[in-house]
Amino acid sequence: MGRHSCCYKQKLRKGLWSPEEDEKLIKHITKYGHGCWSSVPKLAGLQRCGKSCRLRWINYLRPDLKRGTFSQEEENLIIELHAVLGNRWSQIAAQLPGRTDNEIKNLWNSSIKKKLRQRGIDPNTHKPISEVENEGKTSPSSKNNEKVSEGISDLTFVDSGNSKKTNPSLDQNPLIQNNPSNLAPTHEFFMNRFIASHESSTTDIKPSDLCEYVSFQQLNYSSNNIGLSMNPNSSNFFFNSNSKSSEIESGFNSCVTNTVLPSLPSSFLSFSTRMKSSTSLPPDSPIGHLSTKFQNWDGCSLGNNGSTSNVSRGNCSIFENNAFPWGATDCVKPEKQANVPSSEHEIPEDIKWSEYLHTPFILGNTIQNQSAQDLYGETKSQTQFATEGPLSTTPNWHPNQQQQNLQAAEIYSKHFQRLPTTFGQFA
DNA sequence: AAGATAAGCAACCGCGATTGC
DNA sequence: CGCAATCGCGGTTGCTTATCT
Repeated sequence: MGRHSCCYKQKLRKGLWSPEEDEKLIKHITKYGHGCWSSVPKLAGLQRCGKSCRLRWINYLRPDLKRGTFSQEEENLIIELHAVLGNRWSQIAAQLPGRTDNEIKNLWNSSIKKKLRQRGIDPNTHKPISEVENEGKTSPSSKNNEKVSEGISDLTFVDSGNSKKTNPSLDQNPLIQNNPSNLAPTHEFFMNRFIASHESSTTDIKPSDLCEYVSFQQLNYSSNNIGLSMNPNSSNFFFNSNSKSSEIESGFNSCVTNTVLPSLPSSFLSFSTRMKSSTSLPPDSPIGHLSTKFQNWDGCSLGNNGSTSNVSRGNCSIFENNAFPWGATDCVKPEKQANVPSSEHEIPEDIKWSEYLHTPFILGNTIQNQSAQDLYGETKSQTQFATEGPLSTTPNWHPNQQQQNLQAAEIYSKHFQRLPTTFGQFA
């Protein structure tokens, strides 16, 4: 099966790119754009397949690439995003400006994995290795410990390192489908509900319900991590639910009484917070006053005039990249969404709800009340997300907006400076 | 100094999803 | 609606460089 390689078929060049080839490709794309990739090599005069050109451009030649070694902050971010997203490298890369999925994937496989293991954390499950091993011993479906440690265990599926080919989709996660008994009823309840919400567009579960759930957990997660003086016993911080479903409420109540909540990686929590903070809630609402302080979080690009009014789904990379397909606006009451075009309320289908839910639920059995930072044992660096910094400080999804803008400017400047050398006689 | 091994990285491959005819 | 072309993603390979013995 599978298509024959276009390179074989057309006797095209393979392997490393020469500077001349790079030059041709850069020259062509800067002049005409890539358009249809399959036509690029022909038009650019390259003996390569379109796929190869695309890859070369995306991973190496694009002017907005940062390159260079990853900072500790970036590594931390990758770890946290991986805990939420698994091996969705492109989605992780979308949160790291100037980094490619390939680069991140390489870093993960060559460096981060190792570091996590050294710290006693299984990089696949983000659980302590000892627990993973125990599960391997006790779980009848785990064939051997090695398999568990590689995260391929039927029960510990989060990321196998080759999920696309060998693992069921997250929606078919056997932990969810086949082992509901392993989950607390509340977990099961929410998982089933959210899976249903994915499978049926007519469900009464909406993105805002997830926001509520996330927020709720946030309160129980680690109050000293949040830095908002949030009272874990107060329900004021998270969205006033206006719950569409009484089941949801009872579910939450169940969570409260059980106080056995799955932990969420802080990145997930920060998503939630940032979603909330980037909405247009009034300043007097529990969330609204935050929004005035979080308008410039770094996932959002400012307008040319530096105005914060553009901070909306349309300008947030995280939303552009569908990390949260429902966007910020879905997390607020309908009347608060008036200033957002209706089209922006639509939920793209490309991201599945359950994909965002599997991690908390899986982690829930093991990392309760322990923050990702605690677990990973890294110092609380500047990448601590909005949830963790004092309100008065600049939100720091990435270190800060100014720095990022500066960085982007430097990158572009650097690449523009490089162009003459790269292009040689090109003018 | 030389060979072995590890690490880092660029690129390829195959597959699923999407698009256009 | 079916098919083929194309795109984009994630896993893997293989080359180069660095480090170790």
